[in-house]
Amino acid sequence: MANDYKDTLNLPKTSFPMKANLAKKEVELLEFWKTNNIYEKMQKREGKTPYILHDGPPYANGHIHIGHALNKVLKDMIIKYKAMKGHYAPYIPGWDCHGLPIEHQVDKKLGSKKETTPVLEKRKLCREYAERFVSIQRDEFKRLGVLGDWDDPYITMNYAYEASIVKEFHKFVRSGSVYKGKKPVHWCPTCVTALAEAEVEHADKVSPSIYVKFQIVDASGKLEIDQDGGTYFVIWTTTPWTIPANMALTLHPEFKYNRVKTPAGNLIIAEGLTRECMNKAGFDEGDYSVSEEVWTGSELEGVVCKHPWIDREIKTIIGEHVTLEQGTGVVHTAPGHGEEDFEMGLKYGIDAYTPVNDRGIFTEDVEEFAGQHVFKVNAEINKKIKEIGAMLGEPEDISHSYPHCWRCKKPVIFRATEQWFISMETNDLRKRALEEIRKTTWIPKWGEERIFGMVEKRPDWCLSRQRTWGVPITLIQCCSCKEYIKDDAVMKIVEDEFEKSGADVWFEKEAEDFLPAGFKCPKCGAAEFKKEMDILDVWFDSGVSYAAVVEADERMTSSADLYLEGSDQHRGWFHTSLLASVGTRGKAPYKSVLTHGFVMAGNGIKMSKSLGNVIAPQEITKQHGAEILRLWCSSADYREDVRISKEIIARLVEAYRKIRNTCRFLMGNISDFDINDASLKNIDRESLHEIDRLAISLLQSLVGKVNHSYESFAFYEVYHSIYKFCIMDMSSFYLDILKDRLYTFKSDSKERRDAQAVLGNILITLTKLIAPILSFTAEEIWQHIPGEREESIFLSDFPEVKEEFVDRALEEKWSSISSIRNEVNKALELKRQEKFIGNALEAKVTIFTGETNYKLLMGYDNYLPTMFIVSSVVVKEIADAVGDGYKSEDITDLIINIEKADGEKCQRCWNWDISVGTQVDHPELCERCRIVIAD
RNA sequence: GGGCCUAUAGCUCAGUUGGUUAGAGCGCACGCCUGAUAAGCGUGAGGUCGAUAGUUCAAAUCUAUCUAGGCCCA
Repeated sequence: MANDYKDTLNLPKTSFPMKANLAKKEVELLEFWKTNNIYEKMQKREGKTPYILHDGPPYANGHIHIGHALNKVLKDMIIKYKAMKGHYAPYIPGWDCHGLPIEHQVDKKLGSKKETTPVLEKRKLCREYAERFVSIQRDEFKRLGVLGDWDDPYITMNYAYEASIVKEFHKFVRSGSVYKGKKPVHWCPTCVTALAEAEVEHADKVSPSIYVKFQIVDASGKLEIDQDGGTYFVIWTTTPWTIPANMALTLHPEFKYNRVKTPAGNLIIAEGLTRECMNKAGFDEGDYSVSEEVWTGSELEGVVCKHPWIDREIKTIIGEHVTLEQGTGVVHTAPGHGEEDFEMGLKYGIDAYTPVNDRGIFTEDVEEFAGQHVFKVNAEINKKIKEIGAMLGEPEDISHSYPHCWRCKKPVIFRATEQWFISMETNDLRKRALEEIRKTTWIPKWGEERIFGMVEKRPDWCLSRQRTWGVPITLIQCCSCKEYIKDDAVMKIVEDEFEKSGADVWFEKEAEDFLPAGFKCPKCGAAEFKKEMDILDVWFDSGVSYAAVVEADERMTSSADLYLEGSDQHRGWFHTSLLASVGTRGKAPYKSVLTHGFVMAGNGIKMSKSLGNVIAPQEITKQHGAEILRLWCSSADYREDVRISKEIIARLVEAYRKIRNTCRFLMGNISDFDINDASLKNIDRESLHEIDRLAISLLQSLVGKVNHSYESFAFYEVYHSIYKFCIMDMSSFYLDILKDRLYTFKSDSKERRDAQAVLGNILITLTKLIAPILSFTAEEIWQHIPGEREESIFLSDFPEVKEEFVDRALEEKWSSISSIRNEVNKALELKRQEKFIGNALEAKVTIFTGETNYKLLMGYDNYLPTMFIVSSVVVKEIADAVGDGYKSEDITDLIINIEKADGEKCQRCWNWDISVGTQVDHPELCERCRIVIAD
């Protein structure tokens, strides 16, 4: 008849489901946030301190991947936390829409028509393509529960944004930082176009390998030169056609160089490469001898040689990029045909001489070979070098990796072309940017060194791209004197036109349309002009978002507190935003910069299609819900690379259930309680049972810890603290102990009501603490808690520590009790293994212990059975210990005896008690229960 | 090849200024309960602290080198 009494218990009751069914529930909650304009309501500005997190725009191409999800969820957690803390924290998402990858996708679709498609038509297709992915990604981000102004994001191809780009570019033009210079780029002579790095494929190619002598004409006293046989530096190359463009010889500053006496003269070659070089030259041992003289590269700097056949002075210079892997340790340097060579040229002020036109044909500059294609002229050049005796040995065909055009698959060349740059030195851009880096807070700290090093060493910012899809470099050139117009009135017209009609206007109208009527070149007075047709580097687009969004958008205030992106953006957005802002505003666009690592597969290796270890956010959302993905974002220390795998997800699903069930249990036990009484204002701390005071104190400690962790963006600490609180402080301790009181006491007794007040307070507090992370679940719980309160959890205040409810001494005292409780559990477990008891309530516990613990435990004499969840506890001095009880290993002087509890099992509360059987009319009940049901 | 970074149980994280036998939770194993039940409770087994060398009375912690991995360059 036990079940008769079950109905007299106050068992948990709640409509909050144990099973989350997140995939479905989340969609409903998204709808709730949308229809009730929760995000908008969070953005009330009056009297609030702004907290501006400026969104870095993802590229509008493809679906979102797990890295995007991590980035957006981290931002969302910060926005929600800051808003709940009482800040005005708007979130305006953005997209980066111009640029090569989109243009390529469009080109691919156009196929053979791409050559004949007019520029404006292609730009329209690119715009449509970007629009489509903005829309797709927007839906995918929203699905993650990220709240923001999704209806009005910033989009770099919006007319207003395009106009902002031009305005910021003009600021650089006015300040004199923009100049036209040369830079070697990958160039496809077949397609007659510059290629971006991404358009270059590496494939094997056969090239002639040759060794060439450069005769020293003036050693500048660095070494003695043999007047008869001559003294030469020897270079090695696989691109003989670049020899006409040779401008210098580069030596490594620390390598050692020897003079080798050979039938072909005295040759200067790096130590260690002599034998191979001699071998290739056809000299056997004995044919040559290495002299004892040794110079480092540095010691040979500035030696003057002459070009093998062209009347040109060639000097030796010093570069760290020289290697001993192949060749002679002396590097043929043609600044017009190589990246490193070009940089050496910049350093030494050597011209990037490029006597090759856009079709790969030598210009008139190269007398003997003018009109010939560089790839077909190698043999002739080799013949020439041989004829004049400058070649060592014979040309030898070798196969090596060489860049090819990804469209026509033909080899490409490096060719210096005219490009627009922003100077790092004019107006002290580099110096000021470095100063601003020092003033910014970088989280983690190493980010500062990383970006500092990059800005310190970077070359001038190359702005031009020979492309179609982007914002044009809005400069107009005089056809007659080639001067570029830098007139304020002209810039203003251009800016206005862009504001009105977008960047397309540059391609729709003629140069004259952007000039005031009757405009004449200020320099030469001519009246014919043409437009610059290069477009701007897309990094300039996103780099000026500070001006286009943070400053210009009324939803923002004029400064950003935080930029938050992946660590690759030290080179990308953090970097270009800094240069753009320092160049035009003189200061960094951000106060602090937070970076996260990349998402790796479970074994720490990066995800790739070919390895088949890619985990898509859509997959997780579909299978487990976005909430699990959000929990994952919070659980890992994202300052370094984070991992995701099936196992990690499985662990998080478990953790989620635990947190959810803890909240469900709390909810179930306050179903008959007025939640308003759960406010700390209405709780009389002094009249509470000690364990209830402890629970509130533990909660306050959690609130303190969690606040601190959110402030430092350490979400994994939030996660661990909350999870641990649910498991250790609540589920296995407080809640387990409390069940007896909640279930068996009279429903409206003070003891039970007190417990409910504490549980209610814990529930509301905990729900708020998890809200920035487990947004869906927190809102769902919020809707299930009865009573009047804010419409959405995100409109409620974030919990602050109430110092008067913190009791460290109490926490410490109970920590000791807890250790004794653990020992009791061990003793019980031993008896359970022996099948002596099953449920711990079948046991009577006798504790023999020393003075300190004796006093401690005697203070709780009557409460000990409840605390240990056994039927009775007797505490005695250690000196009185009898029998073969369990002796604690961790606590000195602690012996625990387990016996069968006295009396019988009460059919209502399941405690064993001697009063069972003595109660009139209720022979199966203990006295306590009989009294409860009597009323 | 260069710059920056990471490495503690199967997983996620703690480990203060170097100081007893390196911690927690989850997972796993075993058991209890059946009044949080596709739940709850208990106990237990898991680690050469990436490797090596050094500094020190003492190193997960400091130094160097190496290995593996990541981001950005070349």
